[in-house]
Amino acid sequence: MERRLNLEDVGRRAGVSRSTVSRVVNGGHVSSETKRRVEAVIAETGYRPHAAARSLASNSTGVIGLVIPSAAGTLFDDPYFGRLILGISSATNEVDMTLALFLFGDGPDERSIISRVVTPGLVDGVIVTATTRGDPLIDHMQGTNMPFVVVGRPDNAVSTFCVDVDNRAGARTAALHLAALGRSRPALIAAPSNTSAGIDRRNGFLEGLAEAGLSVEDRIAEGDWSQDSGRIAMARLLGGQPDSVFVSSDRMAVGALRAVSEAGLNCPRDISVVSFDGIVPPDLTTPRLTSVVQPVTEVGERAVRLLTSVIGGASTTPEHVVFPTELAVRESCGSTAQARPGA
Amino acid sequence: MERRLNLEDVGRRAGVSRSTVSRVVNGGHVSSETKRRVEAVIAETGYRPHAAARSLASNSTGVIGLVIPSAAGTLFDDPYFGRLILGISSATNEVDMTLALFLFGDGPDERSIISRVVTPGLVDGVIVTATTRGDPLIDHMQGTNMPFVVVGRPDNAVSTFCVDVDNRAGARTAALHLAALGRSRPALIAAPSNTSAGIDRRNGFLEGLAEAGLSVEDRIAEGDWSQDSGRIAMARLLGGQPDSVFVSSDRMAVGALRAVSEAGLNCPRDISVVSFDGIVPPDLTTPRLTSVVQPVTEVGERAVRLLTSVIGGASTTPEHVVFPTELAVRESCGSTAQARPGA
DNA sequence: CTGAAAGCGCTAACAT
DNA sequence: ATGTTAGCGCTTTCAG
Repeated sequence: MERRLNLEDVGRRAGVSRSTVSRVVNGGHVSSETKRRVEAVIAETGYRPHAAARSLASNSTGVIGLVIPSAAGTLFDDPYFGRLILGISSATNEVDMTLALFLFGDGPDERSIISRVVTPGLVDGVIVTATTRGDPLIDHMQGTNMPFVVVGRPDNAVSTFCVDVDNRAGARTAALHLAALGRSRPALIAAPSNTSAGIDRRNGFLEGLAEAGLSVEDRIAEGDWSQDSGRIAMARLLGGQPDSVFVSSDRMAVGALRAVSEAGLNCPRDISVVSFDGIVPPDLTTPRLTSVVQPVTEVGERAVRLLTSVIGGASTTPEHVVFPTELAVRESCGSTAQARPGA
Repeated sequence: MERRLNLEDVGRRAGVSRSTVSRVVNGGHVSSETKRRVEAVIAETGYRPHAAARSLASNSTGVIGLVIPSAAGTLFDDPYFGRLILGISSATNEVDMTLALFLFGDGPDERSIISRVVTPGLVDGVIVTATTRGDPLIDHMQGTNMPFVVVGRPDNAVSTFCVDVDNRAGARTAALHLAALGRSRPALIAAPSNTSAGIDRRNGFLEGLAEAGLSVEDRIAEGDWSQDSGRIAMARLLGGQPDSVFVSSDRMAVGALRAVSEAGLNCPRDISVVSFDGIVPPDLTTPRLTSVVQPVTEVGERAVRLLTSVIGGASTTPEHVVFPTELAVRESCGSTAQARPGA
């Protein structure tokens, strides 16, 4: 197989030096005549610069890593990560960078993969998501000088760049909505309390309830994000005769809805449900789910933009971007109102 | 910020040359005494080899690309891709390689992304999936000397490495099962006919029907993989009074089930449904879906193993790996049998 | 505006 | 078993 073309070869064919070719490739200053000639050679030869060589010389790889720890099998059953990846991918495409995906469960090789992420000369920076409280990954990243931003709200948020949605405000809105509907025995299906989203949604909901003079008392359960955990939690909660429930994620809400109908009850008549995510297609459930919508794709895009600015040195002091959520009112809450902005 | 450590530095501290350090890092022959000393220095300094430098010198990057064209927003609503990525990711982790993800819709930048995939020195090889018939991507790949394997069955399969599931045999089994159940007015909700899976499942089903002396006549519709398209197709098909239907994917089947109940009919009593994928959690639907299960994760793992062997030059003549499927019998088909092997 | 030359950090002959 | 040397293909001063 014939040797790959390099800058030197292209230069020779165009009658210029390799530096000149490099300049036309990278948009340096070149006379328009030379430029034309060089570009012609590039077009006819199909020359493409060698990525590794370029990375080595320029000390920049053009790839950003996306790290998702504890990628349990169930991870991708939730549309959340797909959407996030879509947002991140489209943003990296836009800035002409490549996306490297680091998924790992907690096998024995976890450490080795973590260290692969910070291998010099592999990626320019990384986006970390789906971390849990006290996740060693973030501490580890802080110990390196690899630029990174986290999607979510890490423990020590003050010292890291991060982009998140306002889980707390969104959940508070849900509580207020339920209260406004006249429901007085609210229940809560929380998300794992070792995640920032789980904590914030729980606190926000309780806060909203308190403002309305309500309380969950013992009508509270915790799911693990899975649909089935939502069903189980709801089944248990039903014993407390709630007239409404805030479920911390759409997927768990689908399970909760199922538990409600399995118990022979009707949603929204007997029990009003509001969930969080706005990610399950409305028509998938009966009744259609009222949900606090979070802009997942935008979060992903923003994370990339923030990261590139950190990499470029433009952003230097830790910055937090927080996206607002929006309450999409549908039938499951028992309101007759149409979907409308909120929160 | 202090300069990064390189091989030379480590060598100096250990009192050896850089080649010796390189040897201990890469497992060459080194006396155990020197090896110990060098490893100590590496451990205490936290030295990590520079990926780009290594790629350049060794002409191998250690990253494999996963290309998913036409990554329409809906792509990730189907658990299929998540599972596939999981399988591919775990296999790349195992062989200590990195996964680069190339997702693209058909924006104007499609071409530029395609060409990024074959950038020299970026990835060692790529896995291509979700292609459609006549997809220019595969032709383009064949025009380069980038190793690649396709997940699915491309047009010109004879000249490419690929791994697929036996869609045809799986669909045939579904037909036979319906026939064995005594259903005589079968219907078909096909998947897009510009995909190999869509074509194979359709043909396999019709083939099985023919063997059983049955026919769909005009009870045939085509969906676009989405749940809603399944619902719409089913609603239309109901006019032909089918007593059974084979839906080419689980997600479309969920929609179909919905259409059945919206029409006031009962599944499986009035209509028996069998679908393909085995990817939707059984408890998500009522009744639970009888489905032809395909081993998505294994397909992903096998694809990277095949690719690495192509990259390594071990596999040189186009090879096709085809996984069998298995019919999981549940309630939606109206059989009382338990889940069992099939296909 | 263009060319020459010096690396980037590593691997891989080739010596010893 | 270990050191020496020559690149890998590119970017980037530095001259001119």
